[in-house]
Amino acid sequence: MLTDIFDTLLERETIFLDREVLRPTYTPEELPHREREIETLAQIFLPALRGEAPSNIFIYGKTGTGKTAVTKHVGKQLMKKGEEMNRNVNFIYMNCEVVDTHYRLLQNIANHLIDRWEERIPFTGLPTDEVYSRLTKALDEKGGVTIVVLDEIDKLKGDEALYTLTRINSDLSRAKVSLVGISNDLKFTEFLDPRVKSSLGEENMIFYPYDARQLQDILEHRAKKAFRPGALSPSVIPLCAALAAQEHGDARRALDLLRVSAELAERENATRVTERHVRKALHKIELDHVAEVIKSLPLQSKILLLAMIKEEREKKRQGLKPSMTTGEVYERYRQLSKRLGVESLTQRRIADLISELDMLGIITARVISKGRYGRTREIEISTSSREIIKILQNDDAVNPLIIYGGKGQMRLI
DNA sequence: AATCCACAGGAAGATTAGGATA
DNA sequence: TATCCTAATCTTCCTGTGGATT
Repeated sequence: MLTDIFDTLLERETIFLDREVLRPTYTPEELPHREREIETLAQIFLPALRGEAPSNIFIYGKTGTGKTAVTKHVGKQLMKKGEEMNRNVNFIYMNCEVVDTHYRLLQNIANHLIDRWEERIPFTGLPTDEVYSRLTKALDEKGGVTIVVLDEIDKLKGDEALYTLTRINSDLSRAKVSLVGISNDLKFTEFLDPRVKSSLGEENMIFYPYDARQLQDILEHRAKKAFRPGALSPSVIPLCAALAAQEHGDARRALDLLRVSAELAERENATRVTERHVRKALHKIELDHVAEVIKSLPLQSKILLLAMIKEEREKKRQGLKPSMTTGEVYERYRQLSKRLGVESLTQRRIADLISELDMLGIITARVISKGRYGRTREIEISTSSREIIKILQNDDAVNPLIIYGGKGQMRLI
């Protein structure tokens, strides 16, 4: 019986209670160690409850410092209070990575305010200033105070969208708009239109990274909801917190690490998550990350990477050090690209691509001098070449260069 | 001390791709 | 739809250089 299958599977569910709690999309009820930020933001929003427009705010902070969570949290509370007090307060959240053009921004804000389906603004077809006048009309009909949050504001293309929004209040008679800009790029405002800059930056907030101790609290907090009691061995949370704090104090990273650790444990049918799972998870996350990077590399860099692997293997076969020079790699690269029927780039360009791969951390390349025998870079592959090949095997543009050598071995050419 | 290898890496111009604009 | 603009790529040409060898 089908139900029996699921019963036994559910029976085996010994680790998670609710894994959603650990996902990045989850907005928690409480935000430990952000009490001060919450209060400051609430102070700034407060005038909205008296029907006045709050100052525009600009919020900075690295990823995973709670900017979005705090803003959404305070916004939610504000809406709640507004309802209680019978005040007309709107709170609109928008992620500029998704909504990244002038038109789409205005359109989306307007559609948040328009209830009737037939009046909604289509995502194409209207001139931008028509969308703007419909937006002002919608705002005025709604009245009251509207707070618009622009998350990842640095992803917005062009700054006329911001310019329009910062001066929208002068075209409104009954309503008021306040803006909240969120960015993880501190330099973002530097090359912004000065008028926008001063108007948006009426208030500034900075979110500092969490330290290990704080991350630990956050993890414990979430773990209570996410896991069955006793599913974690005691050292797991401190370890996750310490590892994430070493990076950038990124809470998202810490939560990811915890979730992946638990998923690995679950997959092994283990009854509890141990330190070993965390180490494994760290490795897996790292690997997934480089896999993403390698997949998104331009074709020429992929060929170059395979050329390096081939050269490295050749070196090893001859019992030499697995490091190579620019010239050697370039020769291999010429061979491989010819075999693929792809135009080869010049050595100058390849030298730059080598630097890029170095910066991405896939290889290490440092300049050395071999005296009489010239100056070059010493290149070493710092990611498992077996993993790289595994990834590129699924890439139709370069996998003609990879052949199966039996026993799970992959050979090149 | 002088030489010279095998490139590094800067400058400038050409080519290309994507996006905005008329 | 044509064309114009811009940013990213890529080439060509170049000067510079650490240190083993002579």
